Amino acid sequence: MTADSRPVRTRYAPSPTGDPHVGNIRSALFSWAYARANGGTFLLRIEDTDRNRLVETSLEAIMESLRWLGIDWDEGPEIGGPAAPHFQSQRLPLHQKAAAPLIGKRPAHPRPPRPERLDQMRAAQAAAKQPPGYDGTCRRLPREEADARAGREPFVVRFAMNKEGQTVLTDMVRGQVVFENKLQDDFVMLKSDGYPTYHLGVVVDDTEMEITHAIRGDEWISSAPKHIQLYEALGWEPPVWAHLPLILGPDHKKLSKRCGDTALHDFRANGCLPEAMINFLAFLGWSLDDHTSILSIDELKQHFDLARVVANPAVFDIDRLNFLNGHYIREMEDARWCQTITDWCERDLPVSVKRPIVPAVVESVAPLLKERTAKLADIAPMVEFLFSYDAPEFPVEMLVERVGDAATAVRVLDVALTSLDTVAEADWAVANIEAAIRDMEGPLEMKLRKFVPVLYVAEMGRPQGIPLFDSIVLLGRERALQRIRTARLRLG
RNA sequence: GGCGCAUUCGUCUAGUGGCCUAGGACACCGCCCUCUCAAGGCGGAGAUCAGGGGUUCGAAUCCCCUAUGCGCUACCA
Repeated sequence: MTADSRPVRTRYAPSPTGDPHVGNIRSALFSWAYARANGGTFLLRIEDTDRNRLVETSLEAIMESLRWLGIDWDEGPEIGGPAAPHFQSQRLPLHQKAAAPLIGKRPAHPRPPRPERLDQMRAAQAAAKQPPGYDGTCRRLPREEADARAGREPFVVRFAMNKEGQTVLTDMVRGQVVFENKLQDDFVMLKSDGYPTYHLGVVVDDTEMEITHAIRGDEWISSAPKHIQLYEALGWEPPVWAHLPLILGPDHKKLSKRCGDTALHDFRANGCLPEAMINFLAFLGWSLDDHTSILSIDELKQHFDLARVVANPAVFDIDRLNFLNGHYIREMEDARWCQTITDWCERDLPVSVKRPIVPAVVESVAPLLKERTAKLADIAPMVEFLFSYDAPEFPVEMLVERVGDAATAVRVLDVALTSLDTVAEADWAVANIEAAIRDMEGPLEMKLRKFVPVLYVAEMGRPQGIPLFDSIVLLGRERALQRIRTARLRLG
């Protein structure tokens, strides 16, 4: 039974060496979505065989990122499953057992050529403009001598690649890719510490876990011949391959830890919504049709198809992410939006602001905030002025900037004070405030739009934000008037 | 250096030989709306389909060459 006729099983197999970035997670998303779209199973496997690069917090970061996005795994850490364990480091017997028969008919290389020797060899190859690769010295060693040396020295086990002919990869994204076997390298499959390298690890574990579709980043395509030949040597059925296009940073280079803050948790910390991230990632290398650009996670689960994955790398476009985030904020239902505002206020507002955040205030700003928020981290600065008696601090020049000179600003504040003072406490509502402020046009001989920035600054400490009339109502008569007096005082 | 992959508006993409004088979205610009900022509505600009050769009545779509970009080239994944 070939891989494409069995029930679909896909996996995401990160190595726990740091926080996952959007590139890794996009691979997870596509694997997951493909399984979901085909009624298959999605598993999470942790490839922790590089004991030197392990990062303690990484496993939790990976799982937390997936959970946040709603990418649920059917088998894996914390869930278990028939193919457990899901940590590669706990599967060593499986890897060694698989490698054993290979050592019989294909020579083990008993001693690691000393690192210096390998370095020299590579330097010489580069200088001679020859293809790089292990020179196979130990491959020619007689079996007895190899075994003897293995008994007393540390050693690695390399896989003896077939050097004749070609290895052909059939890939769902790229079609057929042909590799010349004579250029292939005898790669290490078991390291001297007994752990498998990635190459042995994936092949053994994907097989054991009955993975039908190996979906991974394009950086792996050069290694595909190694894996294909391993499957052949082991007599195992390979999965269907799909190499996803890389995601490039703004510098058009492959995303990495050092290239921008593309760690998923940074986006979350800045107030990105999971549905925006999913929607964004889904269209990096894939499309539904010729016109859809907004897609829910449920629609993705239903319609995702590897056949529509494109082959060319995609540049990460932060503008689009922000747009999508704003879109999903505007679509959010009110209760959740209020809760979101509360959460982010609790998190971001100065410690001087009393907790818990007053629900009534949140409810009244919520609609005003909705269409003005692109990232959730924008929320607190916009509403901070509502939570203190005095306006947040601001430079005095800000009062003057939009009207030209201090004298004009003073006049605006004076007239505002008089005008607003005529509105009684009981009448303190948007319509009356608006009327009072519009009435200022006469005495000031200025258009509303011209003088209004002064009042924004006086009330909110910033020249723009949620609407003025509403803000003044929310502040209440006393605070609103007091802030105008304070601003007036600051202008001398 | 070797090998591999890729190349359609600034960006993500639609496109699988005639529906393409190339469609959508973000970004950009303008107008409308408007108490600021947004959001929203309407409109605009933006791609000789990397370049050059073929094949064909006809090519963004098929073939070849070139260029450029990226990836890999570890006892890392």
